[in-house]
Amino acid sequence: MDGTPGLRERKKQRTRAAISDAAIALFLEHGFNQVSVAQVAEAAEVSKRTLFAYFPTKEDLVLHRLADHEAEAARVVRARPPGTAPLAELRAHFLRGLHERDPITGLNDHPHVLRLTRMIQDAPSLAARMDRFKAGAEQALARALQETAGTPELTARLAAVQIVGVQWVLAQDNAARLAAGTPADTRHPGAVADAEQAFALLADGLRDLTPRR
Amino acid sequence: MDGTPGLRERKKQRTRAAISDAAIALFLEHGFNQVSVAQVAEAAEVSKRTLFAYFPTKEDLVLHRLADHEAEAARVVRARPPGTAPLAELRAHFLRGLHERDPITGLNDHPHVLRLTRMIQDAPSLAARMDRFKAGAEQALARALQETAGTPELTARLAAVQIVGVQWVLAQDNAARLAAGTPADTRHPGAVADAEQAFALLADGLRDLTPRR
DNA sequence: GGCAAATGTATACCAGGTGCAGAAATATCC
DNA sequence: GGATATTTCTGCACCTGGTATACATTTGCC
Repeated sequence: MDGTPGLRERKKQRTRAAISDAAIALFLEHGFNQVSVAQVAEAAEVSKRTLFAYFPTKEDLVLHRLADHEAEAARVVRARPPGTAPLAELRAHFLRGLHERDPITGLNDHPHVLRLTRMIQDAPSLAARMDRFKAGAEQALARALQETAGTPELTARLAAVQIVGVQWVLAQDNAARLAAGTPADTRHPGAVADAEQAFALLADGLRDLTPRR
Repeated sequence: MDGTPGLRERKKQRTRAAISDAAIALFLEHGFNQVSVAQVAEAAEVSKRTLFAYFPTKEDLVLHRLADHEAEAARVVRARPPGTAPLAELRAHFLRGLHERDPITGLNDHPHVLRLTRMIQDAPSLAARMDRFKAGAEQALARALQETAGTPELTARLAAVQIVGVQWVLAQDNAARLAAGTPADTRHPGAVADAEQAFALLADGLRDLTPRR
């Protein structure tokens, strides 16, 4: 009801940010597995117990921002203008993400993002959590397709797993190329072309997957 | 060089089986999270240290058999007769799996399998490991497509993620129905119909995903 | 200022997993 | 068959992520 969030709430946000910042700084410097949560708590000047009150697991210290985007594809589908096709809308959204260098497309080459991406790939527990995040995105998208496009449940789930999987592969491919040194601006045209090919593949099918034509 | 595996090797296999059997029995009885690895080690009459020499993690006590099937789709693609389409071969293999009630298709209603499936779904760490297993299957299939069908790398990865994802959804759906009490024999025709629809969707594409036709 | 609720802390604890040094079993060589 | 080298197993101490409990502190509010 009031515009001011209140002192208590502001302090919580600051503590949360302090913990997360301290964690990411330490992880980037020494590696995710080399830093214990106790060290993070100490650096953030907070008890271990309090740290776990803000973040349920060590992995969440890094990935809590990502988790906010879990339902992004579902949101795009729900927010589309009536009459438009979900797949076309998702395609447009992904291309927009590429243009804006949205980290989720893998096309952001800020050093910070680059190092974070590498860290996630190198730590198995972080990669595993990313997989769970992906599974959540699939489920959310499936429900959105079901509820807004009247797609039958099985079809919706099949479509969702294909769409999310394809976006994932595109993002991973972009991230790998940037990690290898290609600047985002250089990669952008190729990323767009790949995305368009991928979405065309989604729409038109794998056919019989025979390369010679 | 010799056909006999040697006493040492035989004993290792027996120990390994004893540990895994004890673990699964205890887990099925009391739940995965309710049983500690120390208890498993004690039941198998082995030290905790030895247990971890055979299985790298607690989850592997349950899932090591599944992990053997990680490269199954890739194997099918590699073993296909020359000239045949990978997707058609995978479709045939999946339908064969349904007919044979292969647990990997979700269509096996042996009580043991049913309880194991439920246990995996209920324990987050087991579900997470299944996701990693799925990711491994995608990677293996992508390489098989690349190497045997000459598919370009990106296309191969896109196709692989779609194919494995679709098989996963089909299996999960079957497993859920069996868990709800439907006998496998009753479910079989529906499972076949769903699989055929799903593979048709893969081959023909999602189009624009509009339900009205 | 004072009180109730929320938040933070210290401590002890549990479980998964590893390193290490030595005991026991197995294979190998004579 | 016996001595020896190698592998495997074991017990132990230890680290880390995560939780329970019980108590202290801070904040919101009147």
